[in-house]
This record gives sequence, structure tokens and C-alpha cells, in this order.
Amino acid sequence: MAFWKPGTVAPGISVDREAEKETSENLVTFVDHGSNLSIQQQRKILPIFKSRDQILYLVEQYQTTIIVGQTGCGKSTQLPQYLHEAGWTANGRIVACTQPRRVAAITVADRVASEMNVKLGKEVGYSIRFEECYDPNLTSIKYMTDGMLFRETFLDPLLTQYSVIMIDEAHERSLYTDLLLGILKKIQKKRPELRLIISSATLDAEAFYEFFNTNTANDSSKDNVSIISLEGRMFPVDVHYLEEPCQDYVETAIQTAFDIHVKEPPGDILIFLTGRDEIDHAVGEIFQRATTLPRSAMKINPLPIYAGLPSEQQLEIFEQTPQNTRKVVVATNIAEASITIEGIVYVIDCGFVKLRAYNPKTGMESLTVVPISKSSAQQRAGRAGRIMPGKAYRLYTEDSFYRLRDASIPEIQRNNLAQVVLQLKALGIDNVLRFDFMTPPPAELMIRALELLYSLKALDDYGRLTMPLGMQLAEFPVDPMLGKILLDSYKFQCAEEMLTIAAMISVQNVFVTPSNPSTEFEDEKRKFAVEEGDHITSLNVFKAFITRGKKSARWCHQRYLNFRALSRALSIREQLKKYLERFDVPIESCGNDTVKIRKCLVSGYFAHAAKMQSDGSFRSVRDNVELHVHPSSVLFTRNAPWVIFHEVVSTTKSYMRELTVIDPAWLTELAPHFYEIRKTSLPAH
DNA sequence: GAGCACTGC
Repeated sequence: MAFWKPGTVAPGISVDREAEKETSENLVTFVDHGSNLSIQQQRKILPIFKSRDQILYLVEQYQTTIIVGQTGCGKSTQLPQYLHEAGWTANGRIVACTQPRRVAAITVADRVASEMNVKLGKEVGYSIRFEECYDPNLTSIKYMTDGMLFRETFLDPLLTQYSVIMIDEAHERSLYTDLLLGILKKIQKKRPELRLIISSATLDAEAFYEFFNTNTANDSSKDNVSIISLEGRMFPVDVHYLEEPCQDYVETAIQTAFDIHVKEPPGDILIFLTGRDEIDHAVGEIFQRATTLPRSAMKINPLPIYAGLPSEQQLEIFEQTPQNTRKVVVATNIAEASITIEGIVYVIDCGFVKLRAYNPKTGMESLTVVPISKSSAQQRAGRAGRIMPGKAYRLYTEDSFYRLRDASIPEIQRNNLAQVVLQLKALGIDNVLRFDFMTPPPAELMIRALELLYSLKALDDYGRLTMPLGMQLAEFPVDPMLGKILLDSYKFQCAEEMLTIAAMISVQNVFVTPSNPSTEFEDEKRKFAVEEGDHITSLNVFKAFITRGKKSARWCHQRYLNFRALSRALSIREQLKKYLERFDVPIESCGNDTVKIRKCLVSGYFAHAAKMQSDGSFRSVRDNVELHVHPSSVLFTRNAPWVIFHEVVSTTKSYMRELTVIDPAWLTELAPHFYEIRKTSLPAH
């Protein structure tokens, strides 16, 4: 990049470019201007430094402090250090800072360790799934995913080793953030000395304030919560709206990109669309139309980015743009918070997002395109203001912007809560319907979860956790139905197989589907396919990856397999195996006895059974709802009278994903109680 | 008969 505002962050010379590429985190980019500012001097020129003493005062005076600060103000890196310097980590106590994402936890910890000139994993550490990098005797500042801190409450319900807990990115309202908010409020009652810092980038501070304020007197000076706003470090972004709504936002986005390309000064473009189809189409069109640009004009280079893309292609968006070329990144929501791309000056926002929601009435999930929230729109626009003043083009009218909801619906209000209910019960919270959530989930979600847990025998007639089954399912880091097949595997001598199946189901995008699927792709896929269905096909893929493929990326690439996904499955499998060993479940293999494997699947997935109809579609056994085989299933091209499935996702139709052929007799043999539950009333909760 | 937003334990 040839241009940047002198005296500000230059895109090419930041010392942590590698880290910045991978995280949304508010890392502050330090620039070596040739002067010799020490790290400590650099810390003092951050905007947050002006508020240092005030923040420390508030944390001391109030049980909870809400910090509102834009991206780039340095709160994630500086606040824990201020608290450490002020003595909050004396006597072996720890300051924790949670992040919704793994990479963020690592990169911020790494940054802080280098600022403090200590080795990562010593005074400063992090804790994320599969990776604990801290020293229990030495670490005083600990960055962690919110899910990991939640898990720590199983071992130490009052989180006694922490003096201050900072919940970062709280505005995102991830499932575990919300669980932690409720639990921390409970802990504060028993540990009044515990300090909480809730950090949010948006204007929902009032809601956090109301939630944590326990002062019932009519005198606000006795409130135990305080709020402070910090100035950000962003450049201004000029927002443009359409005067009239557009018919086709993909086409409008393409045209807008070319308008910018022709009329505006250099700077890369980021387009937000909703899914892979739209992205592939837009990238193709931009590529085509670029050939009509005059030869003298600046070149244009469109690049796709979404989670399902293999790593090699994902990394292309981070490569330096060649001279005289403008990069156009076409992205899903992954670029809203998970990935930060340097050099973006223009943002085009279609105003929609693809969102997964769980319907408690049917137990089915839907994946639909819905309008974004105002805070999402602001976050997207902000992506244009990281290196210099930018512009955001919203492909909707200003009027429709004001009609958007303020914030997205928190995950806890639109998720399957089976695992959540189980975990709350394991923490001794018996009446989950009365748990103090910041925004309580609809009762139907809770009741559906309770019903499923009862049918799995994780809860007894009184709604209490069963021992040991219920307790073990609560501890397992997988969905309860998946946990059930692991714990029941001893009955069929197939724990080895179930571990692989559970790990493979826990990762997505094992096959890399090319944008125009070739026969070669179908042929490669068929080599692993078996008539019993997708679970055993996954088992074959994983076995081949470990033995013939020697866990190599090249081997995966040649077979259209996602190396990243398979490596992750390997880690998950190892972790699940440790749990089974602890639960004293014998780790045996049934060899190639697919009847045993499939019966074991039925023992957990009996509620997800479907019968084929004469027209080739299916009906669920439980609710008689019409279902279809997802085209990615190996059963898409085969006939199977009875199946069980992992999940249903409704898009254009209700598609079952991950299917296995079963004998209907197994349903009554392995789950006779399930059909009884519908005749009798539900147990008391 | 033809399709899969994004995280996390």
C-alpha cells in the first residue's frame, strides 16, 4: 500500500501483522517510526491511558464496571495490565479476561506477554480448548475463551482464584458470555470482593448496568455498578445509503464495487454478502466484468472468503495487493468480527445475514437470510476505518436502517438448550426456568430441552440430574445425544468407532466442494462412501486420514478433503477419549460390525428417526414432518426405508444431515420408553 | 431430487 496518513498506523510496518490478520481483537498496532519509544512509553500514548486512574478507582469502588469502548482503544491489552500493576494479582490471585474466540485469546495474551517482557505461559498465559498455556503457580493475567471459564465453574463454583474477571466483547452476547453473566452475578452475592468488568463496544451498556445493579434503594448513589466510556482509535467512516431499495443486492454490490473502482482513490473494498452461492457468483461476475475496464485503468482482483474455504484459499485475502491493483474481498459474516483484513477503505454492506435458529416446536433448525441489526451494520461499516478515513455503502435506505433492531437476538434465545440445561443442573441450579439470565430464553426452548434430556435418561422423574449418566453428559464437551452414544458404546463394544464418529460430526466441511463440482470430485468422494450412510462413511474418511494419509495436508488436498477439519477432528477425538477413560468406559473396537455401530447410534438418536415415503421424501417418526435427504449425504442417491439423522436444517426444504440406515425394530428394542413419553405427561421440573 | 452463516467446550 502506497498511501497512509503519516503519524498513524501504517499498514506495512506493524510488528504484529501476522497476529492482526487472524483476529478481530482490538489489538493496538505499534508502529516503529524510527524513534525509539520504549514499550512502556508506547503504552502511555494509548487513548485508554488517560482513563487509567479513573478505571482503577471505579473497579475499587464498584463491584461491577461497564466499559464502553470502540475497537482499537486498547482495553483488552491494557486493562488487565493496569489491574496487575495496581495490586489485584497480589497473593497469587489472578485477573482473567475472556474472549468469545480462541485466536483472540492467544493473540492478546501474546501481545501482553511481550509488552510485559515475559515469556508467554508464565506471568501471562491463556487457556483455550486443547491448549492450556499458563503456569498455575505463576500466571497472574489469564486470557481465556468464555467457554473455558464457564467450564472452570464445574471445578470451582465460586472461581475463588480470580480477583477480577473481565468479560470482553460482551455485546456479542455469545452463548457462554450470557451463561457467565448469570453465573457471575450469582457468585458476586457470595463473593462481594470479586470485581467484574463488562466490556462492550456498543450502546447496550444500560442493559448490563440494570442487570448487575442490585441496589434496590431509591438512591442511585448506592448503586454497585458504574459505567465509563473510552474514546476509540478509529478513523471516521462516511456512510452512504441507497435512495430507493434495490431489487437484487448481489448485482447492486457488484455495480457499487465498480463505481468505487472507477471514481474513488485507491483502497481495498470489502463486500458483505450472506453465503457461498452469492459470493462465488459475485467473484465470478467481477472477474468477468473486469476485462471490460480500459487497459490503462487500475486492475481489480476479487477474492472470496468464508469459513468453509480451505486454508490455502483463505490466506490469499491477506496477501499484499500488487501495485496498481485494487483488492475486492467478498465475504460472509466471517469478516464482521472473526477476521480482520488490512487495507480495507470501502465497505459494501448488503444488510442481510444468514442466521441459524432453533424451533422448539419442531426441534428443527432453520438457516435463513434475515436483516442485520444496527450494531451489526455499525460493526461492518467500521471495517472501513481501520487505516484511514473510509466509506461505507449500505445497500438499503436510511429509513430501513432505522427500522433495524438495535442488536441481534442473543444466541441463548435461539439455540437448542439441551447442553446448557444439563450444565446448569450440574452446577446445582435445579430450577433452570428461574435462572437469572440477562435475557431469559423462551420457556418453550427450556421445556423442549428438558423433554429431550428426560428421554435420554439424563434427568429423572423429578427433573434431577441422574447419576452417573446425567452428570457425565453434562461434563462431556459434546451435545447430549452425541454424549449418549459415547457412553452407551460399551454395550456394543464400539467405543473406538463412536469416538471417531462423534469427533467427525463435531467438525464441519470435511469435504471441500469445488464451486463447479466435477465428476472427479464425486468420484473421490465415492471412494469413502458406504451404503450404511454418512456416519460410517466419515469413519472411513478418518481411518484413511490416519493410516494411508499419514495425517498429511497433501493427501487431503488430492482427495478434496479439508485438512484443517480432519486435524481438528483428531484433537477432538483425543479429548473425548480422555473423558471416556475417566468415566471407565472400555475403549474397544467392534471391527467392521456395522450393525453394532448403527445400533449404538440408535441408542442416542432414536428421537431422530425417519421413514421413507413412496415419493422418495421422508417423514419423521416423532412428529410426522416432511423431511428430505441433504444432497451432501451419501444416501442422496440411494434408497433407504428407515434412517436416523444427526440434525435437520431447513433452508429451501427441511434437510436431514448425517444419515444412517437402520432397522426399525431397533427403535423399539433400544428406546421403548421414548414412545411412552408421548402418552404420559411430562415430569415435573 | 441438488445445497451447507459463524462461534465455542
